[in-house]
Amino acid sequence: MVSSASSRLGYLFKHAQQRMAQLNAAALAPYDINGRELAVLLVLSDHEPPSQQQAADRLGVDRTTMVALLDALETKGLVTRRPQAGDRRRNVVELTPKGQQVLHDATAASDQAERELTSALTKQEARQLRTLLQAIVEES
Amino acid sequence: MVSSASSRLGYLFKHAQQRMAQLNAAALAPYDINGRELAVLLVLSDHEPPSQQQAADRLGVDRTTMVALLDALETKGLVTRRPQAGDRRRNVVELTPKGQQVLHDATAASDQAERELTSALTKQEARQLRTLLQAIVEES
DNA sequence: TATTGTTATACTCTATAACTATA
DNA sequence: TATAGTTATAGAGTATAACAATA
Repeated sequence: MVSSASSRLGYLFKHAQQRMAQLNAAALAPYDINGRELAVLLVLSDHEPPSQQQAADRLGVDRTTMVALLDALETKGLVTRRPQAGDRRRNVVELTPKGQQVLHDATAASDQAERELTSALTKQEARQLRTLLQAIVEES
Repeated sequence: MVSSASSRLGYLFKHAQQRMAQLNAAALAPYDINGRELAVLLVLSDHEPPSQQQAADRLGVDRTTMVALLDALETKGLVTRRPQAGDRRRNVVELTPKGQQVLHDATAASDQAERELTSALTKQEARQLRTLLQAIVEES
């Protein structure tokens, strides 16, 4: 049915992601973070301040991967770690005021990068692309 | 505007690709190839047999990456390399009969994996997803 | 001089296993 | 015993630099 490499979903997802990463890198450079780090900041701001493990689960990465991500963000002064009151095995991770500011500004910059990526689409098409992707991803 | 990590395009592309890779791995296991190798076979069958560099360009990878990919496919007896008649710096890469058979069968298996990935979508939605992704990727 | 394929090397992202401190 | 965070390590996947053969 589908007979060219460039129309396979695997190829399309991969190259779309690479292009998004490039645009994000350019847009986020002024804030000294990358797209993955912005995703971490977003996870930390989503609901209650999560433990490292909860943050890792929400992002779909291993807890050992989260350690290095948070090390970098902590060094930059964007997040803090402190033992949870009731269970001192856990670290509660929170955004610093600077982290909240960077999150706000960087999200706006990344929104612009997303608009660049979808500049060949109408607004409605861009919305539907996001909706269709969410339907695929949330199922797993 | 968009305020959760799981609704960012970067996150969605990445996780969609990971899920596609998982489904492809399961579907292609009987043919002893992975999704990347299937993409190479597809590129080789697209038009005229290309040189390694042309194949790499079409797939969007470096020529040094293509060397290892073709080494594996050649070991499995799916492709052959021979110097091009007019320019012996180049290797013409072609599918063997076995490579053509594997391409045919593996493509059918991967088509099924793609249908699994998009099982939450209508056929029309799945078609549009592919169309929208192509619009984004082909632009780069 | 420039290009193609190759090799050596290094870098990024990621996960597994083992350690520690806490529970 | 089990869990959260950490560290060491290893495996993909990838690109850059340097080399040989050819143009």
